[in-house]
Amino acid sequence: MAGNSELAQLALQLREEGRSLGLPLVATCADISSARPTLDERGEPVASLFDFTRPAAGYWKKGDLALRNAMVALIRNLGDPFYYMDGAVGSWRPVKVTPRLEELGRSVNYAVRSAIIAPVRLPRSTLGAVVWASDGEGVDVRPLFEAHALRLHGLAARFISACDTLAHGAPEIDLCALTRREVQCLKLVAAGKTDSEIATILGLATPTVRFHMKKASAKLEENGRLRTAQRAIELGYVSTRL
Amino acid sequence: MAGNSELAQLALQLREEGRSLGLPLVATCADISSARPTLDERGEPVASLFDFTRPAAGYWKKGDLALRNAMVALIRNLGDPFYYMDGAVGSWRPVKVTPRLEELGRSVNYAVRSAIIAPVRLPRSTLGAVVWASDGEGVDVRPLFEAHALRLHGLAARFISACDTLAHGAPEIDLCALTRREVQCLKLVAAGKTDSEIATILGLATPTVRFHMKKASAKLEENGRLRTAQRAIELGYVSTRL
DNA sequence: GCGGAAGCTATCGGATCTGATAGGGGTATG
DNA sequence: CATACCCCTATCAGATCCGATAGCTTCCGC
Repeated sequence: MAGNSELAQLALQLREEGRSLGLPLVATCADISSARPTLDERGEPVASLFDFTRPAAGYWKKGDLALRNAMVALIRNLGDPFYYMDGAVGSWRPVKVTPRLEELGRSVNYAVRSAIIAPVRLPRSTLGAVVWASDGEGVDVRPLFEAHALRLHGLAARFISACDTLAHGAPEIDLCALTRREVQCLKLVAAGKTDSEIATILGLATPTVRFHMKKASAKLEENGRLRTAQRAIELGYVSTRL
Repeated sequence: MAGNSELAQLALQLREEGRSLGLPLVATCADISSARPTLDERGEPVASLFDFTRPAAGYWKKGDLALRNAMVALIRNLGDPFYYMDGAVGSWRPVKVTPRLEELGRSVNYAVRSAIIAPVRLPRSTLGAVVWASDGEGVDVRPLFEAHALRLHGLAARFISACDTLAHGAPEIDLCALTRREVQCLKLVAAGKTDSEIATILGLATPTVRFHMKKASAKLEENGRLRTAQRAIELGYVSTRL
């Protein structure tokens, strides 16, 4: 089952939380962009830390989890934890869903009827999640959500973060002091503007914009405007909204 | 001071947590890429919900918070909450810092001597944070961190998320079913590869790669390869690591 | 005053992306 | 068996980016 490593401890905690809430099926994913399972210290899938022998558990093993799934769409778009109950979705704040997605959520006969899901966003634009699901018949998760979502979210974040550190190691953190102008240019680049457009907006010549971008690329240690903009966004210098 | 809105309630909670831990100065930022202060329902800065009248509090008002700051560099790079104590930094896992940044952290004579900081990552690559700082003399935050970081992190996440929803509204969530090929192309594009490079890697013709990218752009409702790749990364289809 | 950094501008050619347009083959679902 | 969708390929011209290289002013701290 597990040793007594930190990861195993955290996994145990997740499992116990689920059991005590009547949501014994626990599924975790440290990076939904990757098909590879989350691994522990010994290189074994952390899934082995949980109970995946029950009938409904077969659902989680299907690769289909990764695509065309209403739940994953919600994970991709929501920051807060949320619950899922026979097609209905709720969170701390109202969740707006397109009719198409809602239809899909209702129509698909999931083996899982109710669940609490915690999306986890890590540095480097990594997206993970922890799902606590009921086994067989549904459970009214709304009161459970109200009472426990905050703690579950915290536990999920800590667990996924531990998995991530294990997989990728701790990065060396440096201070990259971007200039005001560099940040201005980066924001506009990230907005999809052309160098000449940016020049017009900022009242500069086009070569100047390129100059600033080159400086920014060097400081962020990236090549190409795409990578540079991406890194600036990851680090929070630039927002992608508006 | 505040009404009885949800945001005010959450802010009150943050403040009370800080007080009971001996970290009465609370600073929040819902988006570190923006200079604008976080606003509440009535369009007033949420800072008014906290106590910013103390001497040390002046520090937080300086715009310098946003640039050239060791603490912000940590917020940008860390997913877990962390503590800060006279230049020393710690978290649940070891934090690697370049000598340069460490030097900066020690040398700068912060008015704030000890603090617990919770970075918050939201959808759309938004980065926020909540800081609980001591007032005047330092506090040994290590035991406090061990005991309370998980809860503080959860509270911070919920508060910042509420601010964010308030500022930008709830997005309508849709399912965008990207194809396997489209995702493959997006991953390589996000890695900075050229269309022809991608074609070679995937064993395709260059026009085919462009075809898939165009499809992906349409599905993600973005224009240009930069925006498209960015959106795919945000939604967790693509990871930026390796 | 001098070094250093920010900020600004310019030119060049080659590599690359972009939009518009036009197909054909394969497979699943009704 | 028809429709839809994925997957693949092609061509064209124009817009855009990229690397290398060179020079300018201004402001700051030592």
